Amino acid sequence: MDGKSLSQQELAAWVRLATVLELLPGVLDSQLRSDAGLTHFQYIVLSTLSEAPQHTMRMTALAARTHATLPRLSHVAQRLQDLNLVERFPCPDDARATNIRLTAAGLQKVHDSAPGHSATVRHHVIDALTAEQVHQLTDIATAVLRRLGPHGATAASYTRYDLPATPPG
Amino acid sequence: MDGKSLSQQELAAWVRLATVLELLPGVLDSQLRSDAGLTHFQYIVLSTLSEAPQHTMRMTALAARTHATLPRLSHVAQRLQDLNLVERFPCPDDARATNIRLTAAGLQKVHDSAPGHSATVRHHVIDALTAEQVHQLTDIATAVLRRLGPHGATAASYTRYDLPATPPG
DNA sequence: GAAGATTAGTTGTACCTACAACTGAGAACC
DNA sequence: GGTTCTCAGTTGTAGGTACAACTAATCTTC
Repeated sequence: MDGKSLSQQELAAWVRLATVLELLPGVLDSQLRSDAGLTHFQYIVLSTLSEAPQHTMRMTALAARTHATLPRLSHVAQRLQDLNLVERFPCPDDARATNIRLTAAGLQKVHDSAPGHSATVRHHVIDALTAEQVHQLTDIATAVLRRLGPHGATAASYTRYDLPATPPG
Repeated sequence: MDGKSLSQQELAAWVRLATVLELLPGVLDSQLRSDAGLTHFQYIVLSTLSEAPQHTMRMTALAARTHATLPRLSHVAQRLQDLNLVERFPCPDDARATNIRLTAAGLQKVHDSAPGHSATVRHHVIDALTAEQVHQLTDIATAVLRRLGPHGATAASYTRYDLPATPPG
């Protein structure tokens, strides 16, 4: 690593990004909690399942898709199961594996809460930016994700919204 | 709010930003935890105090500066006090208020852990970007912060790194 | 085909955070 | 000058997350 400390411009960018990191998750959580009784991460889990065939995925695949560790997902799945939003059952192909599936109530919950969540994202992020900035943000976040180790790079790479291949050179 | 859902480009930007939100805090926390035994937020608290006159601030002022709620800061201060990194004492000017001050050990801890933290920020964020992108990121984060309610706008506005005034119109 | 290594997932524990309830000190108002 | 309101901070509790330890099934290798 190069020990050089951050310049004025770099520090300004970092301080603002760190502030966004501190505040934005709270805004998302609190909108979803008050409107739907879900955390943002729980919403992501349900929403990801809702896009899967049969509304069913293997725990490991879901963990990778949502960038969660398996223990974390396991705890969250337990909680969502207690709320009757998902159910788990052994995978017929591999006795080690567990499948997790959205219940009817879970699917309904996604449909009910999606518009409010979208509106929050739009209001706090997208509508704050110009179209050009939206494009710049995509590139910037993509560049950062490439540095965030296997989870950021590889996990993001097999998401529906693929990162473009690393340019040669 | 306008109910329009997100376009392809908007969704791409949001998915990537959400992924950064999910992964970056973990990277910061885990570097600081393994190298210094601190969470990122604890580091911010110590670091903010280290820049204050007498290494002392009122709890409320520190909470605003670090974008934390008072209960959150109070718990964290308790923990840092148990670790002998800070101390608290009643404010002489206002018997309701509490001052929090960095101990010698706390100051040492900031000095010891700052370079590693800086290097992590540089490696995962700054060095991933071009100089122009650093500038774009500053503008983008500033724009988002303006939408993040009183905490984002006002709290950020009396930070050392002020947001530029909202342009007229 | 048995021993060891790897993979999938759960569970336990400790810590962190949000939210609500609470204490106690100033301010405002009359 | 006492009642009420607001402000500063702490505490209790419930839920979320990380990390490590664990169980059980599959793969590997000979």
